[in-house]
Amino acid sequence: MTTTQERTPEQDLPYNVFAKACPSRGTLEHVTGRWGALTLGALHEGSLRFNELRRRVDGVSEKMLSQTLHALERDGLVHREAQPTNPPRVDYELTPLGHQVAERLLSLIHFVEGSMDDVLAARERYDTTRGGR
Amino acid sequence: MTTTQERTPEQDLPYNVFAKACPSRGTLEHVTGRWGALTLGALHEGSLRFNELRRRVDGVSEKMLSQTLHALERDGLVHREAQPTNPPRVDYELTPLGHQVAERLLSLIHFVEGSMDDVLAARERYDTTRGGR
DNA sequence: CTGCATCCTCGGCGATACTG
DNA sequence: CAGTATCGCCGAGGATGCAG
Repeated sequence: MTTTQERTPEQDLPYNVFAKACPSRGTLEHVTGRWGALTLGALHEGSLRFNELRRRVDGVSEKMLSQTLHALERDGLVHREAQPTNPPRVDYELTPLGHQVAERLLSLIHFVEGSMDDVLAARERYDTTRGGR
Repeated sequence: MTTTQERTPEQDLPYNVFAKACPSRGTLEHVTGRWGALTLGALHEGSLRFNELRRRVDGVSEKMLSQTLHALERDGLVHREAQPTNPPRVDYELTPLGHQVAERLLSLIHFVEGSMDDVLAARERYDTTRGGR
């Protein structure tokens, strides 16, 4: 198959997210996914416990957070530290790799936040031009 | 409203993705979404036509690409240029804002691609440790 | 408090067909 | 080629309940 030999100017790497079957696409989705991005972002400040995290990531359900954390832990981006105390206490923190990912993610997040005025203006223009349809 | 006054250490901005109702969260999802990220990434190299784009973003359906492009255009990240020729020709290209977003996105994408060996190793370890369950 | 498992719904998304 | 409209599936994801 020449599928990985398409027309990707900047690629010498064995992994390519633009290829459907590449495993990197799955990881990218864990990272950029709805809850993945926010979870990594929240954890970048320091380790947090499950429910602390749940508060920080406003709107996430228990199930989704749990699921997200598992995926990130499996990918080696998050470290889970369970302490056998009572009541149980579990801390989640980024691995070094996770921190590097989170940095890039936060750069994007902050940029988007800082651009919202432009985005909102663009939307208005778009909606108005098209007659609100 | 005091909703934006929670406990966000690094925030002085009016927008905060960690807040459920903040419009920035929607935009972030357009940008980091499954097809949004790849579309912006592909467009960063230069303008592309609809079906060219479809080829570059391997696996995207016509409908999803169309939908994705509309969302990004509405947010002011992509510019659509239709030429009334026959056969019809439509070019998509990033706006300046779109380029800035794409840069950050690509930084993340490339990092993830470059880390896949580590990620895959971590997965193996995770799966093995847990007895493949 | 930290986690699973189960149920159920809603909408993302692909396939197909049609228009300009 | 560049889209839009419609249908239908399947899986993401929320609500609830139970265990350690």
